[in-house]
Amino acid sequence: MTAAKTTHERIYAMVRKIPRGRVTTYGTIARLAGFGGQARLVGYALSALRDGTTVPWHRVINAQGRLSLELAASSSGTTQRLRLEAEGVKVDAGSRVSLTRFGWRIAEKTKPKTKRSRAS
DNA sequence: ATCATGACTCCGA
DNA sequence: ATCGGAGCCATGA
Repeated sequence: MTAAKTTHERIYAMVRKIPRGRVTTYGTIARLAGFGGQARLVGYALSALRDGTTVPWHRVINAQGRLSLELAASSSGTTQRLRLEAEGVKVDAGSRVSLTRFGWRIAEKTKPKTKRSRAS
């Protein structure tokens, strides 16, 4: 709450556009929303969601094709896996999903418009 | 107002 | 494939 509604709305709108039976990554959502790769905002916005939300947050996974929520050992993680399977998305035993098959609008590779400084 | 953490991601070793 | 470090913004104390 008291959050930048525009930011959350942008993310929610993008997540709602994900077709049923398809998944996408946080980075992709952020990129399509115009955040340029700020995946953390997407995850944070989804975490702010409450029960009864109409946003298909379960269709959003990390770039590794894994359910971050499940990895986080969250009770909701199981819900996400069940929801995905219910839509036809096959989830691996290691909480892994084939982005190549179920990925929606997934960016294949980095598209840096600006070089990001890196350590080492 | 500041500090620390987080449903993330990328690159180098 | 695995580990670690740096960057972004929002939330909570």
